[in-house]
Amino acid sequence: MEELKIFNDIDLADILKMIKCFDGRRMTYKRDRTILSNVINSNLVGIIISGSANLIRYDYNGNRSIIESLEKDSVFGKTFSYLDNEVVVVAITDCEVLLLDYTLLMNRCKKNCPCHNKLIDNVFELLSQKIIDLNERVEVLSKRSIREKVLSYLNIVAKKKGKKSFYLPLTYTELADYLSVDRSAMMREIKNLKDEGFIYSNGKKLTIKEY
Amino acid sequence: MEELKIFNDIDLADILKMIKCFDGRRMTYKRDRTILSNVINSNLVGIIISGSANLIRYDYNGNRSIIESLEKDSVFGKTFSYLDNEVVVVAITDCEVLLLDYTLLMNRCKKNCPCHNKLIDNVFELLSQKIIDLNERVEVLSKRSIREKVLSYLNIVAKKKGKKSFYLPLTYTELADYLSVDRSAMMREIKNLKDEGFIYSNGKKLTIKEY
DNA sequence: ATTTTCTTGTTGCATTTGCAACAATATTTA
DNA sequence: TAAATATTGTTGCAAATGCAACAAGAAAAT
Repeated sequence: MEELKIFNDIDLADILKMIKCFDGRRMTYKRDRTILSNVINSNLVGIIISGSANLIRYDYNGNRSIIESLEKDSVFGKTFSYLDNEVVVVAITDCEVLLLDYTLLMNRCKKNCPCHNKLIDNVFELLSQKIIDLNERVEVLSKRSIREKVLSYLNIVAKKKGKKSFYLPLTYTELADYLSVDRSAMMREIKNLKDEGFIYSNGKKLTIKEY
Repeated sequence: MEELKIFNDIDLADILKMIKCFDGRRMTYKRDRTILSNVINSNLVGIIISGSANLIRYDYNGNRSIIESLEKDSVFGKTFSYLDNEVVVVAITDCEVLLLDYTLLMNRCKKNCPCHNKLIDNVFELLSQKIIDLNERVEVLSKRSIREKVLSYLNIVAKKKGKKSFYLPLTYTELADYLSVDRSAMMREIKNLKDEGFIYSNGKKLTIKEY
């Protein structure tokens, strides 16, 4: 628990105290289980402890779009979501989640504990990170061709992993969803990129040659 | 100044005190002027007081993408930006901006003034709103055709304005940039939507018939 | 261990989109 | 007010993309 970013620089005693204070519950969910439905109307803040989940929206004609990929340290909930209907958080691997009460978390009591202030600062950091991630997604999506979307995405992954060679953190099917393009068209374009020598790939292992 | 969301529920005396405390400067910029270049390496937080600006990125082959449209109350700066190079904030109308020192703003001093806590809460609210806006943009961009992108965007605007009839808040050229599609292709699709009776439009005045 | 389900890899074809180019309006600047 | 600049509205055409469909391989479930 103490290795979660939200509890960065806070000692265990304070962490436990605050979890109690904010009505915290540590929950476990199996793969494909719904962690939180009706995200907008809940009064919860969730933090992923382990595993991964997706924030998913189903639009009027049943298409799913992955709004966000949530992993360890990701924060989700009420304020952090969405104007529209049908937003659901679904576990994509078995995962553990800490659920806190939003109101209790945000309103500092008269005691004004330093650890609470620190906690808020940490949440702030996490939100900033989320904004960066969303901007990243916007950058990728705003590329005008599949080729550019793929390259843009791969370069972001490479930058994060710190090397030009890595394993895709998503299945190709999920990647197509993330890029919001047709999967077969994406596969075709990845093949072109291979044939033209821009990337090397073997299954999910990828190497970027140049950009 | 006191009507800015960041100063919500804080009295003027405290506002002025804090602005001094955080090394605040109220700046004015003419249309098309650069408000902040090299956003990532600055240590500033900016709040738009009036007018509007764009957070713009120029990619390697010179295409501009509008990362964010900033209006009154929008927060921008360091943490709220971007991993990549060449991010610039540009005034799109004459505008006023409050610049604050990021470090001073975020680190509460020993005095632990209530107004400072409140200010942080307000920034938090604004960041949450920004996340919502970004998710909105992602929703629009993740639509697979120009038609759906346009409809999705128009419906969001209609929802915000609370009516099916409204004036486009962007030029068509800017809208094409926002949707990340070719302008002429977008115009053609808007014409199709008109011909098929989904929307009515006369210049920048638009009415959504159905969805 | 075997069936079932999901993912990957491919292709032909119809449709959509981007590009280039230009005229007609608006809007801004001098 | 005239000239300069930017936006809107259009089109033909080439290129990119989505769709449908299917086979092969991998992973999960029984």
